[in-house]
Amino acid sequence: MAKFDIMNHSFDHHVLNSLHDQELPVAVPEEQRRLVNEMDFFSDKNPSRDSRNVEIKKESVQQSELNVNTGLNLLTTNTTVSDKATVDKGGSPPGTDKRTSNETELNRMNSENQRLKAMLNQVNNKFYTLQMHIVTLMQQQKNPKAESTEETKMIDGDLEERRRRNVLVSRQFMDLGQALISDKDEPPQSSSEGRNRDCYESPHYREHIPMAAFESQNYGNCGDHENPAFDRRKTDCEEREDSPREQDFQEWTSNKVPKLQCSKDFDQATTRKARVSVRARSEATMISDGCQWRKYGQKKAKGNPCPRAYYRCTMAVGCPVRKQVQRCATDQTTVITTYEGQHNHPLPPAAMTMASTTSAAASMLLSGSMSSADGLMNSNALARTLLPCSPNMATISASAPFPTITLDLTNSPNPSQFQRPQSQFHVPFPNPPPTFASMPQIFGQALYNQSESSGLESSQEMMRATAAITADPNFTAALIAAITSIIGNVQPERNSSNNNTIRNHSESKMEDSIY
DNA sequence: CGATTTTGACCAGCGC
DNA sequence: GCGCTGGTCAAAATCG
Repeated sequence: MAKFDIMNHSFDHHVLNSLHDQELPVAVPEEQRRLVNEMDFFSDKNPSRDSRNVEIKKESVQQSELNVNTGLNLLTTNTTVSDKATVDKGGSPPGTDKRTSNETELNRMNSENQRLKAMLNQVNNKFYTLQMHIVTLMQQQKNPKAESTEETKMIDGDLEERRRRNVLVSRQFMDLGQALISDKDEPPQSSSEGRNRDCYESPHYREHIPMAAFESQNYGNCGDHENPAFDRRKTDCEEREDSPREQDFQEWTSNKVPKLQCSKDFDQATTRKARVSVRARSEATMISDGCQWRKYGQKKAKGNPCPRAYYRCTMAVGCPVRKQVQRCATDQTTVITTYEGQHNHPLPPAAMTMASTTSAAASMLLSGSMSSADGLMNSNALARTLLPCSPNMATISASAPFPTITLDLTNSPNPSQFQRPQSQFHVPFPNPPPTFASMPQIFGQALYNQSESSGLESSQEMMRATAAITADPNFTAALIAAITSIIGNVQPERNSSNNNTIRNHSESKMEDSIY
């Protein structure tokens, strides 16, 4: 356990660093109009954050680390650029040429800044993936007795798989395409055992890894890839303008019902697209996830007096991501946001957390379904593994039309459940809330429990559940990031008024129409 | 005037 | 086959 604590120590540090990376003042274009009446879960301007000075200091520290690690002398703040520009301007003659030169220089530095920021994110992503890998390996070494068991063989297999996938995962900057991969265009698999691995290991799988945003370098482009998923998007992108409505509809329909035929029950369990639902208390219209959405419909759902609003991502043409926002019927202070699909474009840092969370959760959900010979695994068991301290925090529904994982953030875990002194954690954030520091422990404990807990030890199902989770390092990371962002930065009931201080027309209009 | 929202209509899936 | 429901479309309305 001590070993694991040590790992958690650094785990916390890097998870939080990773979180913090998303707060770096990247020059995200301001044209990404934000719905300011949203419950701003992932805002990088959250007023609840403590003093900016501390953050700046933290950035400096992290910057130093990064410079050491990468050898890059990154310009991580726009302030640096603008300061330099100011100095240049102040010391230069008022000539137009000089000003143009300064502006050119400023533009150049800005673009370089953006590029380096992207690299920084990528490096951190890779670093974190490796870190998770190490944690898992050490976990593996810690439980040698389990190595002879069949279940552990499966986990070993997953580790092997993950080793191979590490390269791939590290290439996935923003588009965590595993769910996409696993739920689309997979070759038929007759064997139910190990089919998940087979699917991942197959050349087909490797051929169809979604290209990372950095490889394409075509922000906003529909992509020029061999990946059928991208091809589909490309087609969608290119033909949207002139294709008949029927075809468009069928594209989306086929997207929703991918052809996946590993086996009959497998087919039933996985051909439906995974959804990630987030429940949170908020008086605001909807939570802010950093993405840009356009409302395309509203419908009154059965059994709920509150209408459901349908949004699609408009950050890139042809982005297949949709989300539904609806108030809970029983508790109208709760907003339920359901995400579906994978972004086919790079996301701003503020959007990465939620996107990664939903993507990884969907991936976990689908890989979990695939790894169970009985189809979908016991959802409650998986939820308990995910969040043993708060079994109601994550629930998985296999009975819904689409497999859905629900992250219930309306009740934060009880800090008293975690006896660990806070000083044991290296928390670079100022005044972290207790739950903030505890979150990584939740997952660490969940993984540790997989072999220690008597309740789980004998359960092959739980081993499968754990394997599914460990096979997806992104999930825990992203989930931690998202939940800690929310718990750490937002007190919905208290902050809702703050978040609502600025309202624009569309929000109030939408709020009026929905609520 | 372009972008976005609204809203009624349409379509597919599902259960009976 | 029929009705119900969820999801989407697209013309009209609205806004900045």
